[in-house]
Amino acid sequence: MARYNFKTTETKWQRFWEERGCFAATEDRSRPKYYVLEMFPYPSGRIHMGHVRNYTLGDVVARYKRARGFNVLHPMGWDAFGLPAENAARDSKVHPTKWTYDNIATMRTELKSMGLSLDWAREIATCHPGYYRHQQKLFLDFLKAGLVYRGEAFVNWDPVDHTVLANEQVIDGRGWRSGAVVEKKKLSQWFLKITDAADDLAAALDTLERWPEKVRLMQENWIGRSEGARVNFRIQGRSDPIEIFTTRHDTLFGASFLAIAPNHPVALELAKTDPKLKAFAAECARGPVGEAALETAEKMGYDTGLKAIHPFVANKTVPVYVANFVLMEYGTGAIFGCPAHDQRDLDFARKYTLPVLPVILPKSADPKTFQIADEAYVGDGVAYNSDFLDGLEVDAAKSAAADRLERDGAGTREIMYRLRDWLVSRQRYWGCPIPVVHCDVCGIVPVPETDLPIVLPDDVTFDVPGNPLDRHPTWRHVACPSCQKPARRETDTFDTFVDSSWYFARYCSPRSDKPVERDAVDYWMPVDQYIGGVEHAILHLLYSRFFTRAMRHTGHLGLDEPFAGLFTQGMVCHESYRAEDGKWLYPEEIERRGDDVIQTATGRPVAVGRREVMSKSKKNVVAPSKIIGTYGADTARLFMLSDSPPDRDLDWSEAGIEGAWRYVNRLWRLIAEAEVKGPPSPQSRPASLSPAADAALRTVHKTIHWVSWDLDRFHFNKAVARLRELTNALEELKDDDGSAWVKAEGLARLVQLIGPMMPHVAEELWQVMGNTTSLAETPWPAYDPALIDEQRVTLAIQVNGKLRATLDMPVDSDRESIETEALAHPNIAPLVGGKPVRKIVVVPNRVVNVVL
RNA sequence: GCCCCGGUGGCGGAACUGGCAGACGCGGCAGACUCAAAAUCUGUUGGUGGCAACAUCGUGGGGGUUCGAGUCCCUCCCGGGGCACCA
Repeated sequence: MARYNFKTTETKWQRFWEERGCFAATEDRSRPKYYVLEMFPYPSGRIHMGHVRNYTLGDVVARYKRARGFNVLHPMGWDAFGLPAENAARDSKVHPTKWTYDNIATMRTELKSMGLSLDWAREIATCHPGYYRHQQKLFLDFLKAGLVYRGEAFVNWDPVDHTVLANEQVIDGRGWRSGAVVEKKKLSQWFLKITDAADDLAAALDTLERWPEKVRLMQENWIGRSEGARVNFRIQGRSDPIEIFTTRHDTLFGASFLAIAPNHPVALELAKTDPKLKAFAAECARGPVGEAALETAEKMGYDTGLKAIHPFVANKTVPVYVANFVLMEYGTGAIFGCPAHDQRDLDFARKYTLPVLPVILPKSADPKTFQIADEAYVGDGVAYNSDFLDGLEVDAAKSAAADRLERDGAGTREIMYRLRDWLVSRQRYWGCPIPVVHCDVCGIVPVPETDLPIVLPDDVTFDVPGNPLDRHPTWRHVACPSCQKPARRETDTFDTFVDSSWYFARYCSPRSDKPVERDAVDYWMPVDQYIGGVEHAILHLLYSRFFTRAMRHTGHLGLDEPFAGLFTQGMVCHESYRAEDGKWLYPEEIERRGDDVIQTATGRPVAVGRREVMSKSKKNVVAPSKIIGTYGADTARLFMLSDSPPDRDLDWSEAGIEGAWRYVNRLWRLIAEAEVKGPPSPQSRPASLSPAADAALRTVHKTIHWVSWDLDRFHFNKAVARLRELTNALEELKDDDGSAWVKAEGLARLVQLIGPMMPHVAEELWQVMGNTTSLAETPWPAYDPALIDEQRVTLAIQVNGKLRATLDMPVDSDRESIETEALAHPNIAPLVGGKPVRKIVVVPNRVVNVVL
């Protein structure tokens, strides 16, 4: 038997699986279904190690569940719209369509070389009209259902990418892709009403039991639900009140000012006749941009001269300021300031010498002496200085204050969200066209469904910035569907996050002439296990949860939550290297000489940076195609699963991949070169087994049990460790009673258990062992519960809590014999001597502690 | 500043509900095979002391609960992530 040839073997089985259609999924109501999905890739050109990790994890789950009898759906596709295609078109004169489909072709080949158990017949690409026409249909349905609106608002404008961005796509005041400082522009844009679902999106997080706590928390923070009250402050000399939002209506008696946003309607009105205010507002608008500036930005205010009348105290008034720290976008754009119990208000009050009246008394404080110095008191306590609220705890005081406001018609209870509506229009070419027409007579007219899809024109150029659709000579000119007069097509396209908000549903019936077939989605959805990076914790996952609700609302789906289980994998890291001139070097450009690291080309020393996420800019990347070409897919997959728990970052190392490679070959030698056949028939099992063979057989069954346990819990690194232990145990078996039978049995089970991780070599070994069915179609092995239970255990014997000896005893030995044996142990007896034993703690099958 | 999650040998990491810390792998050391190397195999590998059996220290620091703490409680330090004029 020759050495293992991964190249021919991997190709052989990939072809076998494909020709047999092993992974083609069909609805089969006689079996439980299991939908495994990994986040689909953006076709950037080549797959990277992050993809290899992501898809390996998903494939292990898919193959394991399939072996366990589930009807598995495991599809793949392409998140194919997006700006990089346009940048490539501009820079290299390749059309986005060609660029994208070429990349898809390359990446599909690379993915196929990994041996993933995918149903490729369901492949979709979001840039294909066969996909996006249905997205246009969904949009029209949403429009009809009132889930979409066109609104004018201050939006985030990215001056580099020449498009607007959603709030979620602005990080620290910069565009998430371009890194450019975003500008606030007032534009007319398309929005999806995600805020209508805010309450439900927040509340339903509790039902997502198989989601990481961290992700649920991030979403909760992002939605930012806060319970409070709207309060109207009447203004002396004006008919209209100023409405504020607060969560601390219990501290209303401590109010010492009102503050409104510089672009609050009242501020804008006053600014018309007050040049100083106008100048102040202009300064605020320019304001500090960027993270650091915001942090230290001083609280600034401008006294409007208006006096607001306290809602509870008719003869009390407070000044109204315009303040730079009040945001028009949140709440009502106006607040009341209670300096004693809010740090920001306190800073402001100190600056403008406004009164600071404490109205909440900490539990142990004395009302006569309690004072506010430099720090506001934001904790719990009891209301005082507060008339009818006096003596009430914070929560009770809030409730009482809200009751009074509602009774007096001065305010209402209100729940506010940080979440804003989802801005979905983008001024870009390479996206799904928004199917509406602008008519001077009829206004905004939806495109009739019979006209779908609205297809992107091919003849576009990218030599000037901006949206090519806007300057296309003919595409945008169209007759109004309603009045037939000349009108203009919408030239904005959808945010690509719209594309990825329903692809998981499309996979259920990928070629349907409707967006989804109810039969198919009702069978397959929800996704049982979704796997991807944490970086999508908010954007993609929140949008998808909303979209699913919207699709239910419009009758396309019958459920609210698309992903029943979510797993977020860690990233793949590597050291980075820098030459003396500061330029980054690829790992293959360096070599190690003893403890030194040098640049191969120059022989000069290299600065080794810390391990961080692989990125092209730092060149600390390893190409999957190279690794698969050198070691094969199984080795790459095994390495991805070994050592690091999948939710943590993984350090890529040459030594690690070598270790995985050695294991593949070791398995091969152990089975193929030794010509072991198996599994042997149960009838051929020898009547007597040597103690070693018996122990090994027990290890086999325990391993089946624990590997299954680990795979169910995503503990892949532990499963690998257990399989290596089994390998060691079987390898050590000598030629005594029954060991040949146990070895054949054990190795066959080992091959089955490792199948989901290293499917090619496992299939090959399974065949070499004489099996005629493929492993992909073989059920998961079962263990014999009788062989799982230990018969003897090693007890730890402690004296005063310190380990002094161990004791081998039958399982469930009685307390008395354990105590007797322990005290008689040669290591223990001298330590106890004649001293009186205070007590003996016996934990069954674990430990004996002799306390002196 | 607030909210999460981490901190265990030279390294990645094990340790189910408090019960033999360091499974498994990487790396190291010694040896076998070899003209030699690679590959492979065998042994060994937390620190300190000892020829040894063994002793002793040891899970970021300090304190506590317990017969017994990597695990529970308090407190501090360090690393990573999220949020941040959100009223």
